[in-house]
Amino acid sequence: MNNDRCACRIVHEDKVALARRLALDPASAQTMGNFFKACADPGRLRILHALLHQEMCVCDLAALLGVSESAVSHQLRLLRTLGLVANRRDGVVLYYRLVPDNLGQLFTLAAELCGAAAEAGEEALP
Amino acid sequence: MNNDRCACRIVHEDKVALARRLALDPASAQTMGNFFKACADPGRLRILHALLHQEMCVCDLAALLGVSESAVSHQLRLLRTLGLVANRRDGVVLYYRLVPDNLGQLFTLAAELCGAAAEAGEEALP
DNA sequence: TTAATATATGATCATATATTCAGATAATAG
DNA sequence: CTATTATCTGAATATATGATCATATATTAA
Repeated sequence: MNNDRCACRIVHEDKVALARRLALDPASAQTMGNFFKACADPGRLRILHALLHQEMCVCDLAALLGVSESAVSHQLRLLRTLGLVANRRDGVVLYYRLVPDNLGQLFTLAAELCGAAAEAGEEALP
Repeated sequence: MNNDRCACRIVHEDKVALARRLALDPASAQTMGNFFKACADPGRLRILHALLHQEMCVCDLAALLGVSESAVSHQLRLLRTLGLVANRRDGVVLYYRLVPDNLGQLFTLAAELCGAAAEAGEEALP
């Protein structure tokens, strides 16, 4: 009688087996999780959303969100590390832009899914 | 000279104005953020992904992820609270299923975007 | 060169999260 | 009824995260 950690009360072995074949592997879950984590903070989400329409500098983003430039800079670093944004320098100013091209599509889907106001610009018909 | 907190160095007022009109409002950012937060944990992500294909009970999910049933139960509660999963009881067993219908589509987009292995079942052609 | 501006960075701290453990429910079997 | 199984729940703890502050860097102006 081994004291193994396998009490093994798997109710449906077939389901677990199927899931093992189809479900997300831990590595991909980690990668995708990191992406979703980037979108999980309201501030970062608003940054990404703002960059859907135009490139903006740190100053602009801080003004838009109403937070300190340092805070925005920290958020941007995270987004940069994940490859979600990139910047170009023009003199002293760094302009940030979005890197992925299907982020807008993803946000639209997510907004539908969770009942948030969809992509702005399509609402508020007078 | 007022000691106001408005140093107001908005570099591009036009951009900020445009962003204000188009960008995500704080409330929606919060709502969408909560959804993304649910997908931000690798464990929850794997749960959601597994439920794309079939309903599963707590036991099954715990076995699939290799974690305790209590941990899975806590995660499921969060997902339930957000309306992402629902359950049906069959005797002692609770079967969990996905509620939104476009989650698979969203995951596929996200996987493309961040370079993770896409929807399983479409890979590994022999 | 020095000064000023825009941004980046590191340390710190308060809060949020996830897991574990112990115990509580709910359903069924005997 | 009691025992057992599957799941839920709350408290406690450890870790992760985000904001702030002080300081560092980079670019331009003077």
